[in-house]
Amino acid sequence: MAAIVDPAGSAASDSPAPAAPSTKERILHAALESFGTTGFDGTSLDDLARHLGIAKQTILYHYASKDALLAAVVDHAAAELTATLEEALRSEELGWGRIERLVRSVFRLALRRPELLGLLREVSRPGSASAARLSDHLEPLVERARLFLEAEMAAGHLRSSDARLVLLSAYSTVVGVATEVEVLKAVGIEPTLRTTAVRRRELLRFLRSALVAD
Amino acid sequence: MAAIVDPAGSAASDSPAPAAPSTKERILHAALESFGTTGFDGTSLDDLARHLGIAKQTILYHYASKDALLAAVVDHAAAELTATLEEALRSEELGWGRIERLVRSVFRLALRRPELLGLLREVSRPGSASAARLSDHLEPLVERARLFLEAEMAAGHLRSSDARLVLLSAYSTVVGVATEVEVLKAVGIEPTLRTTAVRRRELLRFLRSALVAD
DNA sequence: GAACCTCCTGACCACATGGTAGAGGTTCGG
DNA sequence: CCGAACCTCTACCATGTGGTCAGGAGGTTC
Repeated sequence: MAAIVDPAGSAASDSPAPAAPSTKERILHAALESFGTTGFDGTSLDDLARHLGIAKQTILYHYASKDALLAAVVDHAAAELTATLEEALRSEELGWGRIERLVRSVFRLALRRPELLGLLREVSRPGSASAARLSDHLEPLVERARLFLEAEMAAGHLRSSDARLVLLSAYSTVVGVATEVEVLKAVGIEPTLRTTAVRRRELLRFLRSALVAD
Repeated sequence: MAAIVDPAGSAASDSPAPAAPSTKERILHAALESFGTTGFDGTSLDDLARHLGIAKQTILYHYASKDALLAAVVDHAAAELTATLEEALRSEELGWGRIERLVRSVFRLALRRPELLGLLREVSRPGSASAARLSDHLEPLVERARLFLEAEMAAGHLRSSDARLVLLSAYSTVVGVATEVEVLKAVGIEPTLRTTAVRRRELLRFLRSALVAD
């Protein structure tokens, strides 16, 4: 529908100049942060604007509505996620090594940008309208991962099992790591690098036991 | 949507009168359902009342405020959760068998009352005020589980590892099973009994590999 | 200097929200 | 029959919400 006119700012292709982010970008990032932690319903445009030190109407100038903003946020998050995974998948490594590399990169992301995975969790709520949008973005990636796993299984590099369910378990675990900080605290653990490393090791062990033929 | 009527089929209870639930109870259950799926912020008292066919003010008569309602819902959910776990823990079985029994009962719960685990997820959002309330309720249970695991480790029945992190992983998995239906669909799987069974098997395999000395 | 553009803002609006006040209505003991 | 506690309702309110409108500041073009 209302395709946001891309304001000439598509020049941000090559030079990684640390240029001051445009207002539009600042809004996007703040919204991602807030949607990913406080939730969509829990975030008001007024709060967002106040936090950014701008007028709410400025948000609505750049994004036609709150829903449009969410859509943009989802698009951005999907792109970022895809980039992370693509990078990890670039290696031509096969078998277990590739999986391990992938898991490590996602855990790094979970640690650095927990709100990004928080957004996943938020958006994938049952009945969410943006769920479809997100999965449209991620579907090819998932498909690719699935085909890779299945090919590896067929080739005998990995043990046969339901690739999609394995992916799902890995997903749950990583998102859990990023979003269940409160639970962590409740169990009496302060989230540290170490605990994350342990959980990563656990996931790897699980994947290994599920996928690697002994 | 209908059939809020709990079958009350707790296995070993002596035929409690299936009395029509009081308005207060109906409110509590509807709120649990809605908070656990649509979220707290996403649930308005008006919607809730309309859905129940009562006036909003009736809700506010029984529960002083929306927050008070949430508190009551959290209390109720914690009680239900505790009851489920307690029942599974009643057996004097030791070692792996007990763990397996526990996992099975929780999966059963995840299948039957996904909104209950959805509420967990909702409430354990970073910064949630009710997180503390929930963990107050569940803390003794967690502690008990931890001590059990550690004792079993010390006794050599289970392999040594960080009991709390194992618990956390199990938690993530189960809550994921209950709440990530949209993700499941996005990956191209319709949630069925079978997929749940597979994921339960996976969790058990993981726990086994983490806990059982080969 | 005028016309035009992009970016941003203050003033304002319709409406949904959580919450209050008060008026019945029902039930039950005295 | 009376009152009292309990429950539910209609009517209303203050505030916060997403969103509209008109316009201003700064720059570029002719």
